[in-house]
Amino acid sequence: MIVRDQKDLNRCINQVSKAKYITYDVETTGLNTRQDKVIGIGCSTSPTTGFYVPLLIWDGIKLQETGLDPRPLLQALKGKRLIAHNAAFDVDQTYHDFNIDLKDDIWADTMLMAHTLDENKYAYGLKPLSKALWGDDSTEEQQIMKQSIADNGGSANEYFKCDMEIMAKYCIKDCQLTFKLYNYFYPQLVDQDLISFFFEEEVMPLYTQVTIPMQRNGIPLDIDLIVESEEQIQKDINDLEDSIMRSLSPHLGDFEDRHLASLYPINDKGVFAQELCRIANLELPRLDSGKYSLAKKDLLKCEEKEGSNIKVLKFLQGGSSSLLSDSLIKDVRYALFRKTGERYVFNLQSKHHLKNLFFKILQVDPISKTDKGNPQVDDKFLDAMAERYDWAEKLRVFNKLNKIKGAYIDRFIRESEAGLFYPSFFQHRTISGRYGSDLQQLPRPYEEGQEVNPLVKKYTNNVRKFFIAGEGHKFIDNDYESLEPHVFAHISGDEGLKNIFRNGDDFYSTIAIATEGLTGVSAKKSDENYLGKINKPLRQKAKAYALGIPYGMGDFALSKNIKIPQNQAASLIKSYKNSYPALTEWMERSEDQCRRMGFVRSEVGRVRHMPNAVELHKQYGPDLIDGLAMWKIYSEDAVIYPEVKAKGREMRKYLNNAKNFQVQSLAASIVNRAAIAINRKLNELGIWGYVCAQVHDQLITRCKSEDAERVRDIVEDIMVNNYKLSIDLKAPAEIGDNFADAH
DNA sequence: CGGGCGAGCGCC
DNA sequence: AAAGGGCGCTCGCCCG
Repeated sequence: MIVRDQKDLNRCINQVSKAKYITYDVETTGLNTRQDKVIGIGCSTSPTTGFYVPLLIWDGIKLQETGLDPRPLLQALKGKRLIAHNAAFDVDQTYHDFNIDLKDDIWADTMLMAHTLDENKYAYGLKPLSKALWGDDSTEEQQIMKQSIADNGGSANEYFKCDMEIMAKYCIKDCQLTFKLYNYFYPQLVDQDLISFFFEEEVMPLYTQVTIPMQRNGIPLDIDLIVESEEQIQKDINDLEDSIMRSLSPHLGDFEDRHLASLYPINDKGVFAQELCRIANLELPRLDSGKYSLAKKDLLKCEEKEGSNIKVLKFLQGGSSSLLSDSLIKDVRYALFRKTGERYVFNLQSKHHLKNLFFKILQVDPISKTDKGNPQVDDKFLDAMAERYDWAEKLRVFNKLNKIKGAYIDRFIRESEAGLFYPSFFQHRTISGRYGSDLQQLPRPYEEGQEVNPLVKKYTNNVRKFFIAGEGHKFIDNDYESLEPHVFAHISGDEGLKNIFRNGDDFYSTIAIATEGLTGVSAKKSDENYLGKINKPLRQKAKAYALGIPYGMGDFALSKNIKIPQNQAASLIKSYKNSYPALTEWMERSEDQCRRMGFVRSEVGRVRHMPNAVELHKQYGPDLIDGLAMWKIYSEDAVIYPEVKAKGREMRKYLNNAKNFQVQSLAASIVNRAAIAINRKLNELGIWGYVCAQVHDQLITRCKSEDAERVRDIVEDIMVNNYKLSIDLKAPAEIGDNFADAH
């Protein structure tokens, strides 16, 4: 039903007051909760009922208030078990518009239910889900809304211009659908023993207590520093480009002419013709748009004028392009190019142009290929080219600076809102239960003494300084110390691996010593003969395989990674596995579980569903991942063989993921649960503060300056003690003013 | 002109 | 013969 007046609204308030579970959905003017407005609110107390409260209605000119006050309804929702799809959006917009926070009343998010039950990435939106589950087709619905928007003079996504009745109908439908999803998913969570994992221990508490606040609060930016960096880096990039192009120009041959020819083909209409008129100084009448009129009569009239370029005029009347001189064509093209504001025709950022340069003009042989099998120009390639060409080294720096500028400077200027950056933290975008976020790829600052170009270092090390705690505030920054190795040692059940941490030894050094049978070196950082000190490359080598091998890395990949012959890599793998027998057993157990059951669980119960693994195993047996065996059986059949190969890759992926998942997912849960506990503890103690960012094994908490030491101790204690492994975790804390200070 | 994709590179 | 896991953003470029 549509709420038409106060009496209707009172009835609805009465209805929700009696209900326990209510689905909630707001319709808004857009998707940015800071800038947009609620236009209506929908609720359902069952999959077949529901109401819509219109708040703003488009009258053809502007949004008119209906006069209905939603706040008594929102108050009635407090204390209820609210269910929503992508609830963060609905509660943030509600909070923004009405200052009533429903986040603690969110009982279930059906998007997260869907993800918990099927983490294999697909579209988790309401409509894609209902299509996948029940074949519901929403195209007609979309059509009707679009038509209504268009009828009311709106464009593409101006949903707020849709007829209120239509909006109401679909809002209620979405509420009902959300209810249906909840009823559909709940028993599945029960069946898979995921109820307490989902509702009590992790998914929903993380969502309401950590995810929603992190996204809603945003992080203060040092706008002055960002803007200053932008100006400086642009100048440095331009200088580099000038310098590179000075060296390069003599080599380019006719590349630029050919490229412009393809960009601006000869044409007697359009931009080419317009520019031609200008360059040839034709006295043609102008249209309202400022363009030259190319009407036949105007061209003919122009021919009669003294000094007119007859050849050009003939061309414009459909004559042959041979009427135009080469230099005139060139002038036109360069003039058009200059209008783009770009500095050089040869684009140093274009892979096409660079490939042309290296592989066609300079006749260099590629050293690697892309996944698609194309010759590759990447940083490694340019590094090799730097031995031959001085400009190639500059090009590497140019690339790095452009990356920093585009991804870490321009982006945060563009996306800042009133000095804040609102990061996204998605709980449904990874298989393992990590967050999917746009704030997890900030470049790590270079440390003192690391060999790197000074410009690259300068700008790289600036990026984390953009994110500031702000006046009167501090960040508490805790990184778990090698969390993944700790979790890995714990999960493998291998006492040898666990002892590394119990003894306080260095993980990679110990593994290097055990695997390679090294003598006369120590894995203790304090020792004179510490491996990391006296033979760093050997430790680095162990870094390449210590976790890679357990996750399924083969001899081929290892040999490539650390540049040793394949047979040596094979014996290294063998030796590693022999050194840690329980690890090897765990690897086999995990694969076996995957093949037999089609799923694995993390220690806290999160499920990795791989039902296809069972089918593949039934059909092809254990040899499916043995390329040689499959080749012997199927290579004769040109149709079947590629399919079998693809299935082999799929199976290998399952088997490797069965191992990696248990480690990565538990690590994620440890950090997630620490974050929940931190926010709860601070709340309980009445200390102002919250986790404002999570980067896989790192939590950044924001608090008042005067509480910094106290919060630091609380955070550290929770991170170390909140979830206990068979070995102790470490999470040393730093207090800082920005994201860079702690390192 | 917007969407999708490949390539590259940033992170754990 | 095929050969380690999980992500997100930007760019150029192609396509509809």
